[in-house]
Amino acid sequence: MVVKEFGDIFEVFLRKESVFFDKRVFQSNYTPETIPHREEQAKQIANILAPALKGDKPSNIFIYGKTGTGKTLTVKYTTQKLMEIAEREKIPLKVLYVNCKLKRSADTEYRLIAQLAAELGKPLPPTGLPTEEVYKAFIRVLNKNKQNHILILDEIDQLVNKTGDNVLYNLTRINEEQTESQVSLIGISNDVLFVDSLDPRVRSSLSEEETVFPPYNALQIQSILKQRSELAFNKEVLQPGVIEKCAAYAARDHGDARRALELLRVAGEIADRGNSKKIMIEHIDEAEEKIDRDRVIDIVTTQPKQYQLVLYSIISLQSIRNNKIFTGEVYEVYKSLCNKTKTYVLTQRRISDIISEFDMLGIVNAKVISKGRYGRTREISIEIPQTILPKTKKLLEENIKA
DNA sequence: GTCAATTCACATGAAAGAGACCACGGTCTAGTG
DNA sequence: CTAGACCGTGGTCTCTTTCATGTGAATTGACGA
Repeated sequence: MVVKEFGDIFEVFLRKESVFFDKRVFQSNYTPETIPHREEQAKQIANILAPALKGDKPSNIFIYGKTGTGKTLTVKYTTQKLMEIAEREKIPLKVLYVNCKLKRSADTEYRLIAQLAAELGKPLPPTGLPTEEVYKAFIRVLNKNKQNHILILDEIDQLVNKTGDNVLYNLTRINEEQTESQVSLIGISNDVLFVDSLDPRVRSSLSEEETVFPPYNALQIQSILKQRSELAFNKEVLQPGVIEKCAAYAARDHGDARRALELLRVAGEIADRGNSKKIMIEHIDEAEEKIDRDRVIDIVTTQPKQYQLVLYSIISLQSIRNNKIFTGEVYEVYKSLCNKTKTYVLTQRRISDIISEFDMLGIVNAKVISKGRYGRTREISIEIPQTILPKTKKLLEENIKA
């Protein structure tokens, strides 16, 4: 019985018409043939990197711009083109790309260097060695290769925030210590103010060249969406106005093209599931809500237990009080909750940090205010949309009990 | 009424500890010739 | 004699605690008009 049903599901799925022609176009690692509205930046980067083809060391580049402005894509694209030529001409050159934000991969000094060494063909244990050893190993492979290296450090601000800037200092200094191979750095950051927080020595050597990626405006996002959707969807699938609406959503918060593409993709999936042959404007609204919902639920359920307890405290406080909540109150509720569930109680100091982490995640809004004589605290309110709140609360309840 | 001092309730920082990982080198053990 | 099991040491990483210091405006209280 069950098997038969399953068979049906697959059968139906196979026969079903989809609005998608090639879904891969929407994957985040997809590199299109051309990158609209970024010709300027691509050219600039190419010019800076070009000396590498003659065996010289290109200047270090620092790139910044908000999320979803095509930084990573453009850099990957240009370096890819560069490599094609280098390979054809047999020029020794190597491009290494590392995303510093990926947990457990490159978000500490040790792991970053280990990751780089691994990319060069020298895998290192994930922990256990002195950091100095890792540097030595890295430099050894570097020297063995005897070629120019271009090092792309994506989301570099995350790394520096966590571990300080002496990683970058060490990396920029590698060239001085050895002459067999040269290393150029490309730093990519979402945070525009990031450079200012760096040590002046690091700053001057890291940003020998700078490139800014401005946000896309609504029209540019539209043309990006059009370009992709022609490849991704079957013909005549898009109802007029859909792209415009998508673009408008994305342009509303700082021109994030990635968000716009995701919105369009999810809208397509919803249309598919509803057996609609076209993507309607309503699907966009639905998609936006689904993305919100998935994000919240994902964050909430993957959080450690202590975090869930804190969040639950905040939510239940808000449902009684309906507005401003303060750290102290959250802590009180949290403590009694811990007693009830027989959980180890953390200090208020830690809870304070946890709350501000939720703030960073966009789950709550926590603003530091001063109540004058009555002290200084965070004013907390929940940012979870009303429609999802009950479900979130229930999920938390289940998780806490377990 | 005005103004500076006080005071509250935390925020924010720094340092350090606990416990989970892990690599490495040395020692012990058992199996092999 | 040698491979593998089994320590102890020393390292990283994450999550916390402890201790210390900072802070913005309502309140207080002294002062002068």
